[in-house]
Amino acid sequence: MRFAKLSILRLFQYRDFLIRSKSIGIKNLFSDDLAEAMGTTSNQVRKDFSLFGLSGNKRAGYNIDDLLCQLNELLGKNEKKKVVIIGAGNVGRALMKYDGFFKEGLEIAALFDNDINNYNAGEKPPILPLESLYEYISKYKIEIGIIAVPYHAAQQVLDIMILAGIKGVLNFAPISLKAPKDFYINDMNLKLELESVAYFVKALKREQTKKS
Amino acid sequence: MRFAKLSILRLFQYRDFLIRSKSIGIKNLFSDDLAEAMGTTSNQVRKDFSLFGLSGNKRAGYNIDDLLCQLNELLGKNEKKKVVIIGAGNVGRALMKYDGFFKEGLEIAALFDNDINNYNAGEKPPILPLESLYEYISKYKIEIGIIAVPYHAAQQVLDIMILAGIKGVLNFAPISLKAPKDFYINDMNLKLELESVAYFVKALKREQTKKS
DNA sequence: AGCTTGACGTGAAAAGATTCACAAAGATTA
DNA sequence: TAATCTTTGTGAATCTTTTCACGTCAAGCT
Repeated sequence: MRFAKLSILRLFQYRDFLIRSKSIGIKNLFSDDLAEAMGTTSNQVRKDFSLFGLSGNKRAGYNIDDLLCQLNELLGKNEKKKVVIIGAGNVGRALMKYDGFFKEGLEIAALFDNDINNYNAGEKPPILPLESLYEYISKYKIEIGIIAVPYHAAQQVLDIMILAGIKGVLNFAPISLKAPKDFYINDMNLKLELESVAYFVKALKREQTKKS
Repeated sequence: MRFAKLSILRLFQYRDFLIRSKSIGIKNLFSDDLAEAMGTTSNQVRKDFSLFGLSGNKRAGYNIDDLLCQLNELLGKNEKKKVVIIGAGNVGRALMKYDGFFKEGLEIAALFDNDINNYNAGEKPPILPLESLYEYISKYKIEIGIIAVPYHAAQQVLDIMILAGIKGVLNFAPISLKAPKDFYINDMNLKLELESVAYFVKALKREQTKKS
């Protein structure tokens, strides 16, 4: 299955919501409930499930434990994934401390920076010199990375990562990076995202004045 | 125009690239060059332009100054947009210091937090008590906000923002927020994005072993 | 047990985004 | 100034995602 990318992203979100629901004692949910919580429609929820063979009960909706099992199977769960962050500036440090990552399956193994003042080998996730990046990745067989360096350094850093065995990155540098076909890049362009909010707000306003 | 959302996002990126190119002395570009830099195709570049009536020169490609003019017209530029950030934790503070925002058209006016230890009214962007959020937004007619609070507080904060006159937010809380139709929400779910990298990496690997 | 109800599952239709293919047109050259 | 050459601009085709419509089936009721 080469498409349905957006469905997959939603599956992750369904899972988060199910975990939260379970933690407050809920046992069953309808597609309507999921839709309501996720800001989508029950049709889409069921379609997403259908695409990946996730099933519930025709009359009683979805049993949370059961559905979580199926989702974990599909999305992978039990493997703890180690992640490295390149760049110990604002963004890198914020991500290092970001609670959301810790919880399930993800672990920040180390940060890397080229500024000697940032080094800190003794901390929880250590901050190491950039020169040791290649060795570290190879040694610990890390496959996932986060790029949080200035844009002019990003491609260079990525090249090292690729060489060392990383297979996919979350990229915060506001630039389009070059990588082989079998490498996965997820771009997070913060400025772009904020600018686009401003744009669509303006667009909404235009639309409204047009209506009236 | 209610669609072509993805085209619009790319237009913002084209603009960034054009600005960078201009700053190193380049005067003209072909759609091929833009495509190469953005990791897309020249067809898509031209289609994006075509959808919004941006035009170049049939033989000589695009004049950067000229194209930038057209893009600025379309995307809005000269108005400096003030933005508030709610939440002065890791994410909020990182965004406060994030270089990318400063440059063009965006300005972090203030942060808001409910922890008295974080208050700091005298700094460049001041960190103010959450109670003053409503007043501040109304007073300065802020329209754009960034939500960087824990997920259980997010909806509550958003409700205040909506009431106070904010029209769109960039939301870092990992939850789907409820807002009126004429309000724009751009969700940035960091955990989701990182998890999805892990997923697609695994998927790529599966695909490769299948091939061989 | 049979009937009713209401939610699931899914093929088909619609909407939206990307790719393709090529006519049209400006710059350059002779 | 005419021919050539290269790149733009865009309708049509294709691909992906979302929405719709409805058959199916399990639970609950009588």
